Amino acid sequence: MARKRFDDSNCSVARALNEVGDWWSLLIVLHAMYGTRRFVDFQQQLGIAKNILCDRLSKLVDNEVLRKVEAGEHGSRFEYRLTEKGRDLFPVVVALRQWGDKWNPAPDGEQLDLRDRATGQPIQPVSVRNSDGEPLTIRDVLVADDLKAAKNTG
Amino acid sequence: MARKRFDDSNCSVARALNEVGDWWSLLIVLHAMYGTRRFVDFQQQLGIAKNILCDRLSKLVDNEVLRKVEAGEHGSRFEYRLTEKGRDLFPVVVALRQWGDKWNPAPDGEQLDLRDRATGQPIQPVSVRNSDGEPLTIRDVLVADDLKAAKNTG
DNA sequence: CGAATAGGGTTGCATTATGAAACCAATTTG
DNA sequence: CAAATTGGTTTCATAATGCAACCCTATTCG
Repeated sequence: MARKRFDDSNCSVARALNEVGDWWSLLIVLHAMYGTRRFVDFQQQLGIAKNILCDRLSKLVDNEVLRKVEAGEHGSRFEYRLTEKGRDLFPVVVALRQWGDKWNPAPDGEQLDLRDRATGQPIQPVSVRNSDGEPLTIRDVLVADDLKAAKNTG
Repeated sequence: MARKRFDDSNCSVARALNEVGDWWSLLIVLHAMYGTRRFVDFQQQLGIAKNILCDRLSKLVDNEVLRKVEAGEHGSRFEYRLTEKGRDLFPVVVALRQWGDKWNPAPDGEQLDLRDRATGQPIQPVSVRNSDGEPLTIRDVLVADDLKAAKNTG
């Protein structure tokens, strides 16, 4: 039957996955972050079917992750550019990429090489930090959100 | 035709999405982080079909994100627990959750409430940082990885 | 100008994944 | 022992995916 949707889930991770949680959407966002803007370039770089790319781009536009901008003088040529909401996925993409590099390194050992434009130095691993800036593991935090509350009270 | 796979992609994000990039896997990891360990609990909390849950759990075990542990005395009762690789997805999940809370807040305004167990203080937003610990936006970094190299030299 | 090409998109169709429910075997619980 | 739990497989209808083939509108090339 229908793939389950999470539009009205009370879990924000589920709602987030509803927008960028399929195979292609996050890769499209990734390539947009690398500078890709044109339909044809997305298609060639990702090796994605055109109808699926159409579908994903329009959904990303609907969800305000991308916006569609006329690029040609007379219309009929467009660019898809990240919105602030889309750019805000930067930590997600970088964290996922670092995880992939760490646990599923490429055969050739190719790693993420993101550098501070100002200093040329590599960036740090993305981590969860407390209010003092100290890195925290999952064991160092407590969850006091709706899910936990539901489990305790229900 | 077949859903496209990225096992041997030279992009680590694609390889990462191959392991946790479907609708359910990351939600399973999320609930595992909240403490869920049993098949039935995952099923009830996620509202997932049993066959799909079987499939996802075994794939996550194959990919060493979870490990399957005998919980009953005589077998036939199991727990699925996060490995170090699985726990290492913590920043990804938290970043995604914060993004969801920021841009698609729940109708009731429910937010992520993760706190430092030691101090009780809320955690910081996950961000990308340079070697000095300063937060960086996507405009502050340069990408010097394989994809960019391929675009420059190709 | 006319033809070819490129960009963006839609349509058909075969293949695959998904979800609900039924069914199963082993193990607890009462 | 009977009934319920747990973890899992099977069956089947439906939805999503990928490929190829078209379509339409510019733009470029001869």
